[in-house]
Amino acid sequence: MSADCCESTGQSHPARCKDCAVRPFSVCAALSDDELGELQALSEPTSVAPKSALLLQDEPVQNVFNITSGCVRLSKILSDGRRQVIGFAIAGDFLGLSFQDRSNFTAEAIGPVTACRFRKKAFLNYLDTKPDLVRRLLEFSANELRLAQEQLVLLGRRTAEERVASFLTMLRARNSRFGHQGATLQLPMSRLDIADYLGLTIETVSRTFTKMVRDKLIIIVPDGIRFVDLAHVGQIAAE
Amino acid sequence: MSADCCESTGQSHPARCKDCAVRPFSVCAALSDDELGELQALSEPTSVAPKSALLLQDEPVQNVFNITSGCVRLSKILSDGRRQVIGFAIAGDFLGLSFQDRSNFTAEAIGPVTACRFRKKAFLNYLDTKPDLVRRLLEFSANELRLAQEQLVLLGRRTAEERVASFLTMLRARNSRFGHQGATLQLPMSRLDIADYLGLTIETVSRTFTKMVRDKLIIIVPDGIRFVDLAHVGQIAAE
DNA sequence: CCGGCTCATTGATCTAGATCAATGTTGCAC
DNA sequence: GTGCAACATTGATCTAGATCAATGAGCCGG
Repeated sequence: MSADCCESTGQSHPARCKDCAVRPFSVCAALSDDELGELQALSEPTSVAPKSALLLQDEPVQNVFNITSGCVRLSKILSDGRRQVIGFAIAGDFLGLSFQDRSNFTAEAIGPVTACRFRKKAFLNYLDTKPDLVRRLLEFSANELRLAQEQLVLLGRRTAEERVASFLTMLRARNSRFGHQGATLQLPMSRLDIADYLGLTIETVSRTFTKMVRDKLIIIVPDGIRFVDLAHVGQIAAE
Repeated sequence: MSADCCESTGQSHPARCKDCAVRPFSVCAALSDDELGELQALSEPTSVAPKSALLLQDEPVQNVFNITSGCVRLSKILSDGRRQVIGFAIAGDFLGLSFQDRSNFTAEAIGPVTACRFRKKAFLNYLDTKPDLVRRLLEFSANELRLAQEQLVLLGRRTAEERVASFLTMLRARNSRFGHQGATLQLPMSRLDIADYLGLTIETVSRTFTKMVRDKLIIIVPDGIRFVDLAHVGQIAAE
């Protein structure tokens, strides 16, 4: 299986949470087998079609999600249309727990996505009875905060080439939890998504990829890239 | 009392947590009076001198802090010296709970700062016995994440003038919890701090302030600014 | 196999903000 | 009061990346 941010796990909707391939990486790992049964009763396995939304910016949050496969784009839009992609959620990530009535961002499936869906209210009620789950969510939230803070440095202080190199390195690192460690990196998102994530334009992203190819750092393959000089890419990303 | 991000509350080190002016805005609000006594036993009231550090990037985290007065600058530095300020912590904010051994950023007092200090280990142990406190920390973390995500949009997609206007508006909004709602806004941080927070240079920040003065949006006063056309500043900040 | 999508690349030019360089301003040590 | 150190402003110039404008390259649907 190729290294991919967002491909199907092939086990998206197991009969029971107990058998879920994503469990060890997700918030569910905080629960015992018995508790998992309780959670399962609240969960609704869901398939999300490409381009459809799980959450809409400024709209009430009805559901929260545990992503089990695929890649979800999180973005914020200004009223004049400028867009900032604030992240990509993949299998194991948890979506929607902001303690605000309305969502601060839009979450859209890039390709096919599967997720465990919970009614927000029911999930919050269950949360009140499970301190370990709250603790696990706190760790997830702190980790997301750490990633966002790294992204602040990237957007505030890094060059276009550093941004692209960081992006590729970061995606590869996130895939490693699924054992995808090859030199090939699938990029399920478009150049526009990458540009809006990195605070650049689509042209600058394209030119930067081209330059990295010219410099023999990567080669471009259908729907992704292949690392040629991973160490050097990592070095550009580190600074 | 003037509107200030970071002035002393005048009640920085009350004899007991029960009497702490900051309590309703801090994580401590999750605890009953009795529990507050337990927490107090773990806490060490601390004065931090201007320019000294509470946390150091990449260094082990020994303590966590509940800020009671003053303004703390949170920043990340790249190995070639480029700096990004990722936030300012003020009274009521909680610092250091990242669940990582080493700090992801440096936290330094800008002016005099007071804080309740806890040994990280002791605090984590106490946390395990107090689900309500974990829940409160989760809400704090989710809120910080929301702020960081707003900052991603600012750094990725906004113009210099929009960044400065947002900054002023945001500072004013944060002060509101302390009842500081006047037209005057104290700016305890330097132009360099502001520039590094907004992903700009010191010159661009200075020029943008000057332009806003010329446009009769603000006037510059010692250690701060005064809003002349608050509505218009807010409008620039909103877009 | 063609026509018309959408997405990506490449080139020419422009510009917001960076950089380089003085010049002001403030405050404090003596 | 004077001198100097830190911070802030202002001006001149430069440049990384944006914008404007074609041109490719896949990819269905018929």
